Amino acid sequence: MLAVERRRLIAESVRSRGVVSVSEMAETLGTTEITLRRDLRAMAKDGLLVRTHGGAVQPASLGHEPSYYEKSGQASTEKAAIARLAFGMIRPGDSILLGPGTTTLALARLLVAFPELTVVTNSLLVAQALMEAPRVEVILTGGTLRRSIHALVGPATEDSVRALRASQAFISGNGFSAERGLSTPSPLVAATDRALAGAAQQVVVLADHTKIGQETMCQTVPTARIHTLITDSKAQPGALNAIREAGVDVRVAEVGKREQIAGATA
Amino acid sequence: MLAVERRRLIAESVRSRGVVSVSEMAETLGTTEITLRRDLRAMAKDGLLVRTHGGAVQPASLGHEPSYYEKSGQASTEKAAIARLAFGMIRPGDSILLGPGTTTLALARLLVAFPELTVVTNSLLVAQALMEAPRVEVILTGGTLRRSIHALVGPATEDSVRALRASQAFISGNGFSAERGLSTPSPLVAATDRALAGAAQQVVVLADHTKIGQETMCQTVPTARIHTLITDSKAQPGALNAIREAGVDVRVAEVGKREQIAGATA
DNA sequence: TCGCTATTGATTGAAAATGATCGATACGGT
DNA sequence: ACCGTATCGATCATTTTCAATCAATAGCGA
Repeated sequence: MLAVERRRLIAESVRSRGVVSVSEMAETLGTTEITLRRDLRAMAKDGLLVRTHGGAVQPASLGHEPSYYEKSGQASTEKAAIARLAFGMIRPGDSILLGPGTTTLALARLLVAFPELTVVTNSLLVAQALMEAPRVEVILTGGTLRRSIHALVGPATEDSVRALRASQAFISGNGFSAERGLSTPSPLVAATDRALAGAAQQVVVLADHTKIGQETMCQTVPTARIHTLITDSKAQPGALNAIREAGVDVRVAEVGKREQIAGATA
Repeated sequence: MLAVERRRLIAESVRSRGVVSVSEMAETLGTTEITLRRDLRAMAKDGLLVRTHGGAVQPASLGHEPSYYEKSGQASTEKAAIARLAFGMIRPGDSILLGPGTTTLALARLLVAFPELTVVTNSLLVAQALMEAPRVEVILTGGTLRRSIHALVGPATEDSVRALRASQAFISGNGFSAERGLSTPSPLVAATDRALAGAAQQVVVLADHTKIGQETMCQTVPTARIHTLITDSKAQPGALNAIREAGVDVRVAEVGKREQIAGATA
């Protein structure tokens, strides 16, 4: 196992669980505690985690809750623009799938006044947002709660998604490139996203410019399976063109444009 | 278990419950009272809590979390007492089912520092409360969102519950009498509650005094299927006796009694 | 092939955390 | 006010974890 690989796993573990123990990680990674301590020491110097006796914890600066709301803060105007463009693709009477993520959450918030719609989601935040939408039928997939993203993942989620069929799936991720398609750091989340994509006739990826051209550990959906990408105008044109040439319908949301929304809601 | 992890659990517990006892925490965290005392002393020095005999309380400065306790509304002290009694029935390593309702929600809030537990629920509020419980694995059933009770119901919920088996189910309802058993106004909710009860070896009903002797439209679980009823001391003795004679183990929570928590040990 | 370097594993003494015992103290019931 | 019980604090022993130094291995270039 490569050192970078190991450290990425450590970082992932810290991010998802908040704490890691030296002995436990040494066992799961199949290495010695000495090496683990060295890794932790190096990562602590870079501020990725805080060393404690027997392990390490997430630095307070990116603790659980803050990280998520912080994330929803960054590039929020772009996310809102992307959500508005996606909103224009939804028709009354549709059944759609919404994955976890701040962008899909922004889309869910636009649906409060939608006339007739069925939404399947594995995100608790999306479900919560749609609590306010009286005419939207909300179906939550089952599954194991993953705290870091406020969503349900795992085999149970995949099973319940497999039983469904929707016209469109709106999903997100941590990176999107022409070669790797949509990707995310966690294998569990990746498998779940893949199931969501598999249940829809049309797969729409919502990804702001910070994700375009990025590649993270686990591929969730290959580019060939993705019909539409909605991103914002700050995305690298090069990466965008490569994606376009791979056969994806790329749409760029202009920050500030509102007319997409006019018809259905207001 | 890491020291930091332990202290974080203590902090969570203090924050959500307002008070912790040394003996109880030592039991649930699987450590000795000496260590707990040391933790409490250190945390008291940092102002995270105030030391008392046998435990610690929340510092006045951090006062009540907004709307945490008060929000439960009517009969909230009774509900809390019922929840504490139910808490004593849960053992580390258990798998339990939690239905929707404010009383089961109160129980969920007591579980923030529980050492090892799997909770299956169809209530979004319960899932949200357990977001703070890092050592509790939360499994949400799938299903259609019913807004009025913030819970998932319907055939999908029943299917996903059927695939599971738990040691105990803690469920609630709108009425409970010896003849009709547990009942609720909605057939959909009733069917879901019935599925929950069917997946557990032991069915525990949490019902405050306002529900005892009441009968509403749809029976969820017949009396014969219910092993234990936990209610409060304001319940009508007559109705309670009838239930007891029907073979249900009736336990009455005394408002204000806190040693029931220590009863988790006994 | 040789030697260099980076990474990993082992050993050891120090430090920290935990657990146990014991005398002192506070609380609750009578 | 009294006494029994439970809790507390302090000290010591034990276990675990840590950091530093040294040895071994693999990769790399000359």
